[in-house]
Amino acid sequence: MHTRAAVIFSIVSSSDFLHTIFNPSSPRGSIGLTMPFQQLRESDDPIEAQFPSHVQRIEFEKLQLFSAYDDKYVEGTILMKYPPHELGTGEKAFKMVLEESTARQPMSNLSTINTFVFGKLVDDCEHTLKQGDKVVLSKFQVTKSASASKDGRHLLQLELSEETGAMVFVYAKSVKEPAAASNVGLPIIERPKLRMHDYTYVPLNEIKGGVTINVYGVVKFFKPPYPSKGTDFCSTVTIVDPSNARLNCVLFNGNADLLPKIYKVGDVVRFHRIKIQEFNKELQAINAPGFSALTFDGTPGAPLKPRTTSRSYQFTSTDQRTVEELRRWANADLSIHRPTVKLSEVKPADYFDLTCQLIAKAEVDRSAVLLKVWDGTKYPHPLWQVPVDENTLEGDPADIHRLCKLTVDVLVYDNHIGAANSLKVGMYLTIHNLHAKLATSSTEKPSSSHDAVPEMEFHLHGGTSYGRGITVLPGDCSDVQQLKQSLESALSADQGSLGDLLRLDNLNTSKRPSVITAHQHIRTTPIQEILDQTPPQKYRIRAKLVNYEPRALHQSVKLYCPECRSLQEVPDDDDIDAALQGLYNLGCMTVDPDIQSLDALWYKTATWEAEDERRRQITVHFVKTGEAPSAPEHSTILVEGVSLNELYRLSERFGRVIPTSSRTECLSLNDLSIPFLIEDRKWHYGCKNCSHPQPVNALQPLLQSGTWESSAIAKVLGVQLLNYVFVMKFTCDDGSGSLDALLWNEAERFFGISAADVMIDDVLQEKLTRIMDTLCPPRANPDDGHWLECCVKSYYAGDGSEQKTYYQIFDTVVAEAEDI
DNA sequence: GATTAGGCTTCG
Repeated sequence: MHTRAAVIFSIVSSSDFLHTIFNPSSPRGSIGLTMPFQQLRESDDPIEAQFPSHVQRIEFEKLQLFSAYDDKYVEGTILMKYPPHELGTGEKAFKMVLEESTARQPMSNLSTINTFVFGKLVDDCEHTLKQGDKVVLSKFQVTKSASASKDGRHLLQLELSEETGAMVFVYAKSVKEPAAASNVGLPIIERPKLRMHDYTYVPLNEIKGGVTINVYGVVKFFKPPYPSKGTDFCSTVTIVDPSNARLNCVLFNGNADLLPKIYKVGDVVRFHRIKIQEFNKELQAINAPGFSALTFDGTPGAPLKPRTTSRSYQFTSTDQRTVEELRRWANADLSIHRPTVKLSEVKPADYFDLTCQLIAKAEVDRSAVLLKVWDGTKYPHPLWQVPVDENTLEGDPADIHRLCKLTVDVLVYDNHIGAANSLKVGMYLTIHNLHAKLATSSTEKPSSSHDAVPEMEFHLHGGTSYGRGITVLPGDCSDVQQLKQSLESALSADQGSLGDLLRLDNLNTSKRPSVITAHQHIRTTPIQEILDQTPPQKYRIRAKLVNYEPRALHQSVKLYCPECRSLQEVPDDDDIDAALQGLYNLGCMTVDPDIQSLDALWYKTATWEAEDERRRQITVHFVKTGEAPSAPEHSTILVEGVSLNELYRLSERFGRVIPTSSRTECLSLNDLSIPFLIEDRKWHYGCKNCSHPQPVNALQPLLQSGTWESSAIAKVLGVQLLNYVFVMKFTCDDGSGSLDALLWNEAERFFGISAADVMIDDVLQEKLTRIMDTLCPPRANPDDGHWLECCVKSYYAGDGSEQKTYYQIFDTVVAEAEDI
């Protein structure tokens, strides 16, 4: 195999080298990773050129409710602009109609779209924007148009406020001010100033009907978002505040993500733009256009980090005080607090909220999904086990096995099936209003008919009464932090029995390649959780390898300098050939007879003419070793004037070949673009940055010591050896999420195969390919892949302003497979 | 301009 592919593409500083190899601007850096983020240029370019390249225009007709449009902008001409009006909240809003001049079907209802601008953004652009202006909008929110059936426009509408981080760009050519006239054709950027908008919040006891307002409150009751019978998701939330009033809120959105992210009773919410109306002689709230919600953990003193999908939001010191005050008030009020129930404390006939981790799931039939979950505590009495074919269980069999004593089977019915199906193994959940129920009739189960204690069943019944539903919790929320502690202590408490199981599992799988971490005692972390957290962190993951790059394995071998920590490509044959030819052209291949005689003390020299037309002279200096001449495969030769082919042939016959030249007054090494030593067919390179080549005479002391290892040769010749390393990108997926981790193997070995050996051994290359095919079967369903365990650390890297999160596999021993 | 749901336990 001609693996010596590619020129040196980069020698970079240690902190940046990992980043640089993924930088597509590097000539040879295309390992197939994502483009780095590009900054906005301050230039006279058209608007589209000012966005980072991944920000792209989206046509009106392609807008959808459920998508995030952070990386998209729309472009249109203002067809109509309505005067601004004041909402009950005191903020302004105005409506305009945009027409997409480039629409494919200009007359269709998709070519015009209603657009609403809220809050301080109104003041910023109300006077600048004119009918006929061409505008570009980004960071908008897409909601359903309430008037599409009447006005015949787009079924969706755009909403812009500082809460979406919205930006409005307008082409200046239609701006009439003289100052702007000189900038004809250039875009003026209108974006929200840093000026704060004064929001007012109405105490719940002062709420009146018919107005749109903002409120703060503590969640007294809620239904997590669920699909309504109409077209939207619905969430009902009852909030209370110290005024002792309560407000029922009915919130709809086509995108469940835009509904408040409430995890439990006691959470504090801030709603902007809810409309108060009367229903059943009571006031209720419904979300108004521009609705947005912030949700906070209700624990006093907890971080004031709101849960929201908004990119930006206003949150002042007054807001901070309000949240903290509500937290304190609610915590003193027992009626708001609900006790958390652990599995170990469950009583028959309880309805309770269970915060847990999903271990496995299976579709039982059309009306039920089985979830196997645990919370780290053990239910002390017999548990009902849902009979299910193990093959239909989604989840890691090893985990299912080893945690079987700690997991409970939950059956999820009817309208919750969709939510259950979208769950991924490893996720953290709260199952709201879970029903603990003793087995109905023991007569159906003869085996337990004499058992005094009937089995406990867990059901999430159909419907949404009492807030029944499933909430997925992010890894960083406080309840999950507590849960994780519980899970960890359960694991360590049960280590004896679990350890036995683990060992058994290892025996069963020892015939397959496995990736074993050096940190078996650390629990595994779901990938989604890792993605949610900020680096630097270290984790142990258990995931499937769904892809790796580069696919051509020889491309994964690089040269690494342990001194300056640079990484470079292995020179390919063409490069070496060219470098060798360059040496002849410099005319440095004529052997100086003086040097010959001078150095002849420690080597014998032979010269002959090559059979090419240039009558090139080839010189070989045979290094003398002791009295008896050693066999060629154990001897060292210094060669001059050789071609690449001759270098190959000589290196196959002689143990050590050192290419040299005598262009200077003493025999010396060549440029480090070619190997300085070929030892047992392994081509050794030196670092151009860190080497200080010495005359070849420096080898003489080795004659006495008799140590001819590559490291010793490198040392006396002043060469900093480059190590062969594997650099690969592993895409790991554990069901909860997927991450790209860099496998960078400083120890040079990977599945017991050294990177240096793989360069010269076809059998090893095939072996490695087979291993990778087993770990990540080509053309197979990703689910067929192999579970791996590895340690991953996250870190920030990047150039200057653009820092990105990267992941690297570390401390992971990649064990040799027995039968591969 | 306003459908969904408008808290209030399944029945497996």
